[in-house]
Amino acid sequence: MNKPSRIQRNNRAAISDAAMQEFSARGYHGATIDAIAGKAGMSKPNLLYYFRSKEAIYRSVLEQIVEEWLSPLMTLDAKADPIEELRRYITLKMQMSADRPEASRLFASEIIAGAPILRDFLEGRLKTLVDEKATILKAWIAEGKLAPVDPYHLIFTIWATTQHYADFAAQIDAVTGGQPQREGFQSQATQAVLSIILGGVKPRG
Amino acid sequence: MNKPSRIQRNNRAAISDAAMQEFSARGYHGATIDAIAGKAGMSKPNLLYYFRSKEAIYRSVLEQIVEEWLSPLMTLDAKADPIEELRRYITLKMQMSADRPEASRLFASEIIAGAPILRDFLEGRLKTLVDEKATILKAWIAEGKLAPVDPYHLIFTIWATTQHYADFAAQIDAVTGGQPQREGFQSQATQAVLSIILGGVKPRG
DNA sequence: CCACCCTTCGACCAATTGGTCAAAATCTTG
DNA sequence: CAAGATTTTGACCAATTGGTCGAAGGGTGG
Repeated sequence: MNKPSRIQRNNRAAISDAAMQEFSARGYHGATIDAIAGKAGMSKPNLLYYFRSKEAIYRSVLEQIVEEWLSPLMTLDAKADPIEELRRYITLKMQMSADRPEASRLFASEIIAGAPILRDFLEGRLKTLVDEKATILKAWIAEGKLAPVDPYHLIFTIWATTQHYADFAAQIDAVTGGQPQREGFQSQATQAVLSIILGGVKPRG
Repeated sequence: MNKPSRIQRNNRAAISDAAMQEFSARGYHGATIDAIAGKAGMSKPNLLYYFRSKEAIYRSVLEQIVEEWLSPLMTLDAKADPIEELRRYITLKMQMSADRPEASRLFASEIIAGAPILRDFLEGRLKTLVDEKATILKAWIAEGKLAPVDPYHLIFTIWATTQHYADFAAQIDAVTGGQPQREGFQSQATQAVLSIILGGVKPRG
């Protein structure tokens, strides 16, 4: 296996970008190799020269997303201040939803479909990581630094809320009359989410 | 237009049920008329005798969902106790996620895809209703009965969190090692969500 | 029991689409 | 610059699938 040439890296990257958009907007079955190739600026057979099959592209894109997905949670630090750590984590996830909404939506589609490709990842690396961080949360609660809340449900609540701004962007856009386009919406949303969730986990005096 | 016969009602209902499952599990493009017809216990041409096209089935199923979707929010009562009203609303939405997860997932798929069919509904009836309820929330905040939180983001947070348990069931199942199957999971989840969100909106003494 | 209408379906069609192949074009390197 | 390797594509194939059609089956009122 030789190292990939510049042209290989470029083309694979272009295909990945195009595939992310197509899969995210139309779903696995709705996306076509032709459309992805077109968006990536090449012919269909040429795309299939770089990826064995449609499913291979899909797997490849999902793999990238999964890596981005894990990293923010990994940095949750047991030794730091609990509320500040959660604030940082929530802010980071809100940022990711704003910056790469298609990635979030593609991930969501895969899970909604029953995670046929990602099941192993979810039951393996992700579960391990969540178990680990749940232990940290439990310790914080035991020390009285967080209100007593099931740590798994707290994590789910954070995921749900932050990813909602990417996954349901169409709904938010419609209901607010296009607010997300306005300057400042992102930080307002983050403030509101922080206020609700952090308010809900701060220990009551 | 005559009133539908018993056989018409039965078949239409069977088709709707089957379509809900198929569309929810495989997405619009992944579902096939053949599979829906099979699950509904009839042949493809027979199904097309009851619904003009694939899209007609899809629209019909979405319409049903939309009605179920609106009703819980409509009952939010300005005269009742704010915290109790929110508790009731959240509990009801958690119940719906547990009872009809496929409906929630199908709705989510449609929104993720950019709401091509539901855009009018979102910008119309839903926006009107949300605006109305946001006004109630604002009044509660002005009276000091709720912490000062943007009412739209509060509603989004509730939707996000409650629907997450249906939409991301595969992920929750994998990460918790099958907890959702266990007796009591549903009420634990509801308790945790109530505790976080209500804790986050109770005015601080 | 007949005539009519509603229901059901086998056979078929056309369009889409994932994937193959061999040949042409382009690039790299000695 | 020549030779080999890499990249690109037009033409094509087979399977899937949304949808049509005409004929057969079945229930019902007269």
